[in-house]
Order: sequence, then structure tokens, then C-alpha cells
Amino acid sequence: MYERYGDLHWWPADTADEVIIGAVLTQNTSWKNVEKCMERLRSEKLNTLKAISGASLHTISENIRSSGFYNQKAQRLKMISVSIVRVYGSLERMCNKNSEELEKFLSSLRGVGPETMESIMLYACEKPFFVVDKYTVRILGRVGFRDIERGTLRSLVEAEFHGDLKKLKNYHAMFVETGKNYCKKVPDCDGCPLNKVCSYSMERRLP
DNA sequence: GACCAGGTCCTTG
DNA sequence: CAAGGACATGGT
Repeated sequence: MYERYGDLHWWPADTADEVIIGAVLTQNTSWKNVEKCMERLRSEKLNTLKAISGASLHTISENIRSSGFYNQKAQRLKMISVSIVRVYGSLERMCNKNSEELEKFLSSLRGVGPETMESIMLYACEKPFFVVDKYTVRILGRVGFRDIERGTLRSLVEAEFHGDLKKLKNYHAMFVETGKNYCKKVPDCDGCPLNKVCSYSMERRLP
């Protein structure tokens, strides 16, 4: 994948605040739709956690419409922003805390599941976490990694890279690019959980 | 018109 | 704990 993609410079956002906003908006949603929202949030000066924490649910949802699930996401975005500002004062201060506390705090927030937590840890807080998303699971499942838990996979990769931030960031980025371009969803084997056996193979070879 | 997208939460059995 | 449904817009 590295020979094909090289350094992708992820996450595609201008600021750490935008990483968090984008991570929530892209839940089960194409990045294309999220980009429209980000542009709009920027023009409305709503692209910071502080701004979102002070905005009304109505204002937020109207500005993130194109990302889908906008009511749910507006509520989650606001709640997450308020929590971070209340508890830590700012995202920068939050990120000074150790990984263990951060992971526990983030995971306790409604709307922050495993992938969103990992994305925030790695791309907003620069902690050595590997992001396991749907593409990662699908691609690795297709090349044989079936009987393995998500957390185990994460640990394997994190250990393999010895906490190398640059590599962890790019590795996830490459899985997403590869997934988007060469590993579409296959009917009757939705998601292909790593701990299940799926009887399909790569429909196209990696470039 | 069906199917899918860089998930997560809540409810059931 | 696994399985199923809800959340919703935009592109193919």
C-alpha cells in the first residue's frame, strides 16, 4: 500500500477541533458529504469545539444536514464539545492527559465508539493508536485475518509500529484509500466481522 | 429505485 | 453477548 500511496498526510482537516468534528460527522457517511458540512461550519465560524458548545442544537443540525443523521450528530457534537470544554478547558489541555485517562474519558461520551475514539486519540491528540475501521476489517478479512478480535488487531499493529505516530497515521489512511478504491462491500457478507468466516476473496488485486 | 457510505446506541432474546 | 433496528443525506 505504501508503494502505491506514499505519505497521505492524514487526517484531512485544518485543526485538531476539526478532526473531532469530522470524526463524528463521517460516522457511516461518505467523506464527500462531510466536506460540505466542514465548509459550511467554517464559514459560520462553527468549526471549533468552543463555538459548537455554545450553539443551539437547531443551528448545529441545520449546518451539518448533508452528513446525514443530523439530529443525532448535532446532539452528540454539542454534548462532546461541552464535555471537553467543561472538563479540560480546551482540546489542547485534554490532550496533555495520558492515554489511559483519555481513552476512558472519550469512550464514556455518547456518540464516541471505538473508531471515533481511536481517530481522536491518533489524529487530534497525537497518541499512538491504530484506527480500526470498516475498511480495515474488510480488507484484512479478505486476506485471511478472520479469527481475531478488533482489540487484538489494534494491539498487534500498535506493537508492530512501536508507537510510531507517522506510520500509524498513514497506515489507517492507506486502508481507507485502498478500501474506497478496491474493496467494495460484497452482498451477503456485510461488514465481514474479523471473528467470522466469510467465503469470499478479493474481487480485484491491489494495485 | 436499490444500495452504500471512514458508526454508534438501544432494545431483545 | 449476538442480532436487529434506528438514525438520514447524497452519490452511483
